Amino acid sequence: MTEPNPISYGAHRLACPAGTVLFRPDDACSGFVVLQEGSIRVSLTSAGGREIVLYRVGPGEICLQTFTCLAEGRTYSAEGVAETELKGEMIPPGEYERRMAQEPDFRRAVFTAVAHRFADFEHLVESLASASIEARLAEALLARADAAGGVHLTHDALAAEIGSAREVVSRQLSRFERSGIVALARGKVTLLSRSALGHKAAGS
Amino acid sequence: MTEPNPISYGAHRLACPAGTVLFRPDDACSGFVVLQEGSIRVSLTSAGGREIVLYRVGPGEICLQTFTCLAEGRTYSAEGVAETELKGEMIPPGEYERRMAQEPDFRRAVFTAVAHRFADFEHLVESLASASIEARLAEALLARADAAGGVHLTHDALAAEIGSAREVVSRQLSRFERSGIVALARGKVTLLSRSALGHKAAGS
DNA sequence: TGGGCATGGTGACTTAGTCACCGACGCAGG
DNA sequence: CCTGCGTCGGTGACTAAGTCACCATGCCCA
Repeated sequence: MTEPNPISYGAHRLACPAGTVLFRPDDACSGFVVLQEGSIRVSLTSAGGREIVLYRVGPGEICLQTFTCLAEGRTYSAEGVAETELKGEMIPPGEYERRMAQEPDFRRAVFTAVAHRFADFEHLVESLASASIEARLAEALLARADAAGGVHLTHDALAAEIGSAREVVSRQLSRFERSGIVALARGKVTLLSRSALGHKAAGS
Repeated sequence: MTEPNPISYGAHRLACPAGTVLFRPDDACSGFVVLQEGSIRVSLTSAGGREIVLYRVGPGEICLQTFTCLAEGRTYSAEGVAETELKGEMIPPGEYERRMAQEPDFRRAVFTAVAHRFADFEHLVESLASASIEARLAEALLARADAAGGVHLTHDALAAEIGSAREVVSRQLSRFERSGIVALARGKVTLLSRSALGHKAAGS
């Protein structure tokens, strides 16, 4: 199940290509990651096969899963995948403990990051509990569009972003397309009106 | 909007009756609470009026909201209500900072609690994203039943526990009643078969 | 060039959420 | 004791979302 991890260590350096699975549910935590470049997608897959993206880790952010595992000495409960090539540092558990104890700046940075993450989680819970699919999808499209308005994700991937099903996303995208808000192509959505999507995301 | 807070301080002592609103969205955080006795219910209410209970704080646990506010110097985004009479300590922000810096045991306790809280959150997200109402309600009933199998909550309150609507809860409870799993009375549900509910909660 | 996989479109159905409304209970104030 | 009002719960009718089954198309590459 768990093939050798292609992460390379060079005196705590971490570098790995896009697509690398950094951790899976039940893996033990091998250290605290400090990203300098790249993005990690952390997602949860339920028994029924429904996947939902919890958050992404970028430079200057922390992986909450990792924090949790280190603090409680437990295994991971979610999956972490490198979305792009990664560069950063891997701080082994012992070293992490030491720095938390001795470096107020490091500690403060971790706290702030944890607090920030928590705010994201709250937003996710609120969305799941009460926002319409239309609003959640509009928000996800805006969040993941590049400068030119291109969103390079399959309907399946978009469904995971909002914790819904592929068919539901397909149908909603069709409605957006019929309204002239987006253009659809295989593996790609192009935003034609960010303002209209913003409106939908806010729930109107 | 915000009447004077009936929490009484006596050299950092905290004591207040059941029903006290400890904080609301946009309140500033006045300190870190360490509970000795009682339970605080923390919930979010979305724009549409849908309420969802995020978690409860009991003795030995921490309020993640409070941690977040202190770490980032922000205001609360959720509401906290005393479910029972509360007894504990209120640690002012400055003192909290000092103890985090100087007392490894205190720091470790806070970390562990934060980590624990996050695990709860993950479970909540997973439930919202993929569990059926039947399963979520069964789980909530089991979690909130007293030793005799009594759950003293209105259908409205149960709906908030699982982030759904009152009518949906009413109908599901009727189905449970018709199956002989629970008995219904005004403001109360009595569990007749915990094992059947456990089965439903696990999704079968 | 022709499988085979990934992607996505669609109909038919089930489950969940919403809206509107009503009735039943329970507790004051007369 | 009755009355009135607020809370609580039940229900029909509808909309939104999720599921299941299946098929069509594009695309990669053997």
